[in-house]
Amino acid sequence: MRYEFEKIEKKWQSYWEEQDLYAVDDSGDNRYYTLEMFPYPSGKLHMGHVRNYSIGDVVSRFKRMNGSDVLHPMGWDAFGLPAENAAIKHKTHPNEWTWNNIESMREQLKRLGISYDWNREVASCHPDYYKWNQWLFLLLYKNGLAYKKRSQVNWCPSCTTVLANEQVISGECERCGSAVAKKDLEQWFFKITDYAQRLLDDLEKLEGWPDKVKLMQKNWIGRSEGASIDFSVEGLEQDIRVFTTRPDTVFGATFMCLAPEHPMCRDIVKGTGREEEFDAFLDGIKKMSELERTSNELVKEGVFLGRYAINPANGKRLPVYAANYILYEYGTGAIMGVPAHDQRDYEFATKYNLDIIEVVRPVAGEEAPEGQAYDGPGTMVNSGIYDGLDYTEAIERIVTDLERKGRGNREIKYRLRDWLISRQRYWGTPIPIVYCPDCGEVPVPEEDLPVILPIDIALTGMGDSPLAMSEEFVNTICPLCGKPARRETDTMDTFVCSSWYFLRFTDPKNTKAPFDRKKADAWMPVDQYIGGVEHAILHLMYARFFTKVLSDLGLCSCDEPFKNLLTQGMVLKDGAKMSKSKGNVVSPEDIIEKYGADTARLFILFAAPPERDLEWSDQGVEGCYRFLNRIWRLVEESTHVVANAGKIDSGHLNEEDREMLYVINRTVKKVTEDIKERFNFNTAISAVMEMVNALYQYKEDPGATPAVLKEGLTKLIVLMAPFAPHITEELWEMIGEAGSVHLQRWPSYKEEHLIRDSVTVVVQVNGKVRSRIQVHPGMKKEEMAQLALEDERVRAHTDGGTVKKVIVVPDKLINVVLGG
RNA sequence: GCCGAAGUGGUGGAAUUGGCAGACGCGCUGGACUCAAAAUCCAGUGAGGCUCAAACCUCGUGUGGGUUCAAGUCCCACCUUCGGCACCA
Repeated sequence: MRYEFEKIEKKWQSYWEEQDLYAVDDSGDNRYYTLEMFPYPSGKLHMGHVRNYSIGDVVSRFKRMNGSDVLHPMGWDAFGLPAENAAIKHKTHPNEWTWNNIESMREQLKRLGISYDWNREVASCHPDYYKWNQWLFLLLYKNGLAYKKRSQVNWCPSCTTVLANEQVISGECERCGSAVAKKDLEQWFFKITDYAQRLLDDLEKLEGWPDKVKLMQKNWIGRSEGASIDFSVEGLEQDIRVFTTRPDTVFGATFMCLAPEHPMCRDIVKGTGREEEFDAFLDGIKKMSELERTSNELVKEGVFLGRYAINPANGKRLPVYAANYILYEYGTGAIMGVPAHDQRDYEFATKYNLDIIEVVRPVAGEEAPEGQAYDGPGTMVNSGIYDGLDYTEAIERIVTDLERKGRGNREIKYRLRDWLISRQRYWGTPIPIVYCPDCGEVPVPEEDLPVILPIDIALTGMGDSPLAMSEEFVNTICPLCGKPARRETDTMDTFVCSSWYFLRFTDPKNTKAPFDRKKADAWMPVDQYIGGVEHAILHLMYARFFTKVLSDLGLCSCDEPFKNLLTQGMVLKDGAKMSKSKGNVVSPEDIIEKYGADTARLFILFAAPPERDLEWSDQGVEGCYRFLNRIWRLVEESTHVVANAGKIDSGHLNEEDREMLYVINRTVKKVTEDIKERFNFNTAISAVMEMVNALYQYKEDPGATPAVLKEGLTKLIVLMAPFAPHITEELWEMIGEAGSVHLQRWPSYKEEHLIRDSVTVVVQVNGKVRSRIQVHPGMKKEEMAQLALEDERVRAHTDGGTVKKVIVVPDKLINVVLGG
């Protein structure tokens, strides 16, 4: 009988669905929550999805077989820009396009045989879901964590529309090619910066996260300790406040710089006759991207604003500039220029002929190279009463003195910025705010939620936010006074949807609340979260922030959402990420069609460890298909032998039996450890391949015992079940076992079968392998050394030299070191 | 530019704690079966040297240095490729 994967996969998928095999309720006491990042429904599953879900499925099935009640849900991150683009391009509607995609992707997932509890499916574009997005927005709003402020967006003057960063291609609009400008808009923000310190501190709790992800998050938060210092400006009421991590260098300040966008620039330049020059400079700045602005290659440029500030430390007059290398978003958007001790300031000062005054003297030999600023430790000079102090001491004293004078204070700044959540887009969650001419900004009352996203909207990609054009949507009445009012027409960033979906999965059908606290507490935190490393910062940071807010407000107990995190690598073809434009896409559908889901899953797990990028290989897929066929034949050819096999009689085992049992037990151990401790599915599968090779040999051996063969085959099928769930069900039935293989207990191994009579020890002379000897395990070091020195091959290399020492690693290696 | 990774045969990768580099798979070569092919099975396969052959020897984990009895693994410098950079998700 041939391995007919089409029939087998269909058969067992129906069986699982009839039995509702992967449904889980909340009553178990051994709960385990596996979660893969829910996909954007782009239309078709790609290999990255297959990889993500295959990894999650192995973990889920493995945990289930080890006795856990596994929650393994799936849903759709269904709002976003591609739906609008598709709607414009194909004259369809985002709603229709998205739901069609969900429909077909769900079918594809089912054909992959992933063990989801489909009863818990959610889609973020459904009012049942986004209602709670709005509810949570209001919760944050009421708690002072959502606010509006002006912020810049990319603006295409020809399409008169806001552009996403992605739609800006080297400074031009992707649709019409016009130069993209910056435009100020009132935008909604979430106050993630309130949580900066906790997001930083709690990284330490996340023992199950990769260090690299924690490090990236830490750098993203970017905590720096320092001081704010106020500089007064001649002829102006208002002070310039700067932030510096090096207040010890305040005596070395020779100029000041503000970000050109800083509102004070205009006040300072006013009446100095330099307004035009400044305006021209600001225009130029607005055309630059942030990447260009922060580049070290950036030529430091600025304009003098015509006034002088006073250094509060020594009373010196400092010229005030607007400069391109100062970012309005970071710190206070203004700096004191200390060219001797900051490279960027040094370059600026050199260009504009400003003084360079050394105030921190390094120890001899540590000086900066010619033409560079010195930013290391040292002793204070040219700093009045602070001369001679170590710079750390100077930081303390200078800040204390500034505080006393009311000219500054200690401060901690973060690079992390508040989360801009409003989008001038259609396909997203409407922000539930109403603007009333009398009452102002009014939140939509809870009982009026959801604010439904209207479906009858035409998209053009031009002009204002599409919602602003719908009179029916915009015009409403004020919830407070009942007079005519207008709705907020911005929608929410889709990251809002993905910042709490893992909580919704614990209680997906709740109509009274986003989720029930008891249910959330039962399942959270997610035990194993799996997704692409490209989400290492934004999504994971936002999800952590949301969970902390919800925890603080008493909606759930956990304040970190993901206990363990696995970041998977990308799927490449010919060394590049699969993409339509490169024409190197391999469709999962085609592979399933040709070889079956089990082969597709097996290959993607076998080809590379999950954290690494994976190179797609059609021939590698063939290899995995061959391997499944090999297992199929092995079991099929053995059914008659196994049918009458009794129990293993441990008193009557021959050498072949003992060797076979050793391989079986070694494999069980290896596969268990590779899945549980390292997620190294590739080596787990290799180990099973070796076992299959051994079983083939054993089967042909005249000394083979049916009971041992049966032991090998049942272990083989059960070990393969998480990787290839369909074929293993069929084989399980074929060898006469009852019930689903996925309900079997994960096998254990017996130590007694792992004990060997002798082990091979490598003997090196001066670090080069010269011989091998057989020893009993656990032999004493001295005895091993003696054996090695007596070895003929070793003596051929030691003759004529004197043995300096012998290094012995028990049961493994001996290194004879010759002197001379 | 900044932050974070990765680099091992013809190829995907293995080597888990500093201890035999190349497990397992693919490809390739030779053979068996076959009228023939496919499928399957068996054997070989890092490079070079020596040899009828075996044995044996040398080199070898991006590059250059270093630490160590011993380095793919640790340290320093560099090169290349990839991911993220806040409105793609």
